[in-house]
Amino acid sequence: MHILIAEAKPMTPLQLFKLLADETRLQCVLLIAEQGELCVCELTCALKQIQPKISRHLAMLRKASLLLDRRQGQWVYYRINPALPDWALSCIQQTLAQNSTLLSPLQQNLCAMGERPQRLSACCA
Amino acid sequence: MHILIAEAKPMTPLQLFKLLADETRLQCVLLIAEQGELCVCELTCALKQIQPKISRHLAMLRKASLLLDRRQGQWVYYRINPALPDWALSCIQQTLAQNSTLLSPLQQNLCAMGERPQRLSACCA
DNA sequence: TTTATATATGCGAATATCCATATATACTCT
DNA sequence: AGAGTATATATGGATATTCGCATATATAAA
Repeated sequence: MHILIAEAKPMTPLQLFKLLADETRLQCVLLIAEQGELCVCELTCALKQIQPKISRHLAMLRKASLLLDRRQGQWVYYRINPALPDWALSCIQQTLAQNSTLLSPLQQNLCAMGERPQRLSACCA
Repeated sequence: MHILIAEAKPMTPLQLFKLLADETRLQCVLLIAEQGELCVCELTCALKQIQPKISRHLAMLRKASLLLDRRQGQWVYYRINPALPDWALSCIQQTLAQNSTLLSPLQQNLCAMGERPQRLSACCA
């Protein structure tokens, strides 16, 4: 889905920081950066937030080309766009590397990798 | 001024990104990071913004311990707090290093270093 | 002490952002 | 086709942020 027609203009620092300046979006970005790829319902479960809220924030991150998405069956998986400028990837990676404690409570609500059940809602409390 | 009584809690990623998510504050931070130290009226001049606006944003950055201030005569100089966590300094430095073109129009409105006149308003258009 | 320059802040208005709900779309399986 | 699950978006209201203006304070020079 979401076919890339032409290369978008590179992200500006102001754009990046505005995207990361919301707790829900920041948690999504850091958790995705750490896990490599996550679908909407996994994030919904991990962050304990309602699905439209997660989806709306992911849409913002996708439209800004910070995230890429990939549909697999009924699930849509999001990942960090590896084509982001170096400084932007660096900001995300450095923040992630030195703030791991912020993610641990979220990781506990994730299914173990490679153990995703058919119905992901079974993961969530 | 602004005596530090006790060590403040380290900045969270969300706090940093919220601070950098405003164009005026971002320009102030990047320009200060590049120049080392700047006073309010230099920033007012460089950014072509009214003084209360600059002062208010600098106060936010100072209260969050992102900037330190130092009064010298009638001027108050702001600098990056070197005690910021590594990931935060890294975000600022990486962004600065790879987005120098954003600063060039602002630098042109700065007095050359070491050439500050008595009346700084003489710098400004 | 008066005047000028530099900086900080109180306040209301304008603007931007975020949220919950409802609803639409897409896919899977039977 | 119909039911169940997953994802996306539209809408209107609540909240937060930012702004300009006026003004207060501080330092310096006359």
